[in-house]
Amino acid sequence: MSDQEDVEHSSQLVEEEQDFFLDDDSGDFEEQFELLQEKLEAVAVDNEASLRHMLAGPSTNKAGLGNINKEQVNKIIYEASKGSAFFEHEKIKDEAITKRIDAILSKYELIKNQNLLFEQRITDNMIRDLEQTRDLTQCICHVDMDAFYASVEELENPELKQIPMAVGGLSMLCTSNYLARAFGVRSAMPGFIALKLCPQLKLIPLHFPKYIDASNKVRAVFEKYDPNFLPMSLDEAYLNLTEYLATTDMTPSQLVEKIRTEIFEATQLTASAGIACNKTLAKVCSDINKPNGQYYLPIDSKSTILNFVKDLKIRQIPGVGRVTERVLESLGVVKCGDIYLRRAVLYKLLSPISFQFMLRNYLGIGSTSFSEEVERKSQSVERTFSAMSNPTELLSKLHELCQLLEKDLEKNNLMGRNIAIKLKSVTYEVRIRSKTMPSYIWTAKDIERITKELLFKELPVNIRLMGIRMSAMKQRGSEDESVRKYFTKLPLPENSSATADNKMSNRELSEPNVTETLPSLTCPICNRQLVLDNENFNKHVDECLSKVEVKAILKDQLDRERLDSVSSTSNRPSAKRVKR
DNA sequence: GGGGGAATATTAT
DNA sequence: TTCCAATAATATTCCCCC
Repeated sequence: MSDQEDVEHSSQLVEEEQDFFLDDDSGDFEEQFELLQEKLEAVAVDNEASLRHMLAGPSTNKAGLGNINKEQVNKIIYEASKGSAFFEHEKIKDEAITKRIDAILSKYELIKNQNLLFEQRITDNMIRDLEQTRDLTQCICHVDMDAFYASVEELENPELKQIPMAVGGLSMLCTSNYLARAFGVRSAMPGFIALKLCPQLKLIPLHFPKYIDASNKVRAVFEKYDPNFLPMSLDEAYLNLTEYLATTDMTPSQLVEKIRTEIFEATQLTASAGIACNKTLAKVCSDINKPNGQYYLPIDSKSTILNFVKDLKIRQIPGVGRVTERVLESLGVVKCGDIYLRRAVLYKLLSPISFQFMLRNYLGIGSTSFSEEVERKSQSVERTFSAMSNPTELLSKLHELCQLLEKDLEKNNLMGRNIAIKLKSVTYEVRIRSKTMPSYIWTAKDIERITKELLFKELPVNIRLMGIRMSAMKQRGSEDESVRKYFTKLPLPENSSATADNKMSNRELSEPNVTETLPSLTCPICNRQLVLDNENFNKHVDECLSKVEVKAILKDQLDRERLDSVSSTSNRPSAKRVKR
């Protein structure tokens, strides 16, 4: 297509677009307002319902898989969960969200009768600017394998096709076959709940090597049509078909049919796909005709796109989850078209980033970029286990995790300056404590030293999960640089005459945990004030910790001898209370 | 007040 | 009878310090 044509084409589109806006905006203000009020009232809250909705799990609405007894299913889930620690925590979270919404609504009360023409003008300008970024030249396809892990299992074991089956364990399912879905059994559902919904459900453990094999075959097909395809997980990828389409007579739909056929021939597995002008819309489209189907949203017609998006439920949009759905619903926004009607209010009540995001969704504008090779920003390990509060056990769990993380970092040749520990209490409250160091670390020993410190500050705890995470990372190789940095910034212990210059540069660098003169530090374990350089301070803490460990072991033995009394570390003043 | 780091929340697979 | 994951990214909120 020539540039000339391009220009004409787009100016035509601008007109179309304005018509669309006018059309939508033509009703008089009062009338619109009435309508919205009604909508808001219709949305009036039912706390039970929202909680049940939460419990039903994230995938309830996303993939509308027939409406088997949704009520019945939700009720069974509710009954199975009632009274558990998990349930109680869900209630607390749900209340927190309700509070957050109430806060937004009371802000809304203050502005709802105001004349918002000014903010309307601002938002209209934003819309105009966003329009400039609309790209209708790309043909993006999102391919999603149907019930991937389950289907791979069925290949090896065809009897599984005849019975409801799910892949995963008692604690969590990864996916289920379509027979199981008819019972309401879905991914991200704990297995024991699934068994309540479908007692004859067959549970299959995960076999990653098989899924990776299958995934590689699928990817080999993708490669033929877009060598830069963007894999999102084993069973999902984006392809930019623009270039390939330019070499053939095929329509986008025909090409994608062909791709799905080739996937089937290569793996005996079915896939669903969506084709649109950007990644967001392509993903939305791939949900429309699954399983084993595809949907094409014409990529070069702005008005078709605007019409498509207008009636799309906001929840269908990737990035809008259960919480955002509730927040927006309380403001009368259910479909993407509502975003435009409520734009002035949303502008006042949402953060700039969320507001911008919602405008893009209303316009059907999304990213088409396939920039791979974004370097990893963090790496973590975490494990769930049965309730644990004994410091000795906690330390051995921590040790284990540090070993694992060290291995993973090694694999990726990474080191980092920020380390965090995550604790999930038996009541499901999550605490994360982190520390940034002046130098990069990577060995299990160093990681353990820091995380021990962080852990001890939190004692006593009674937890069901522990995790550690490294961030502020960098490729190893560049060690020399970090080491030099470390030494130039750390004042030499014996050298009390740090020059004025040094002080200046230290301040300019303003690195955390580096001070100009020897600092007076408080040992997190014994609470004593110490005047030591970093290295000696760390040494002290290490020793102090091992003393605490010994104490803990002794105390533990004592406790055991006495009776099974539970918490063993209540005499230490708990360092910091966490505010919620 | 505002910059910046730490803690927390949300989302996705 | 019990029983709700692991990993990563990003946004938002909280809080401390100049």
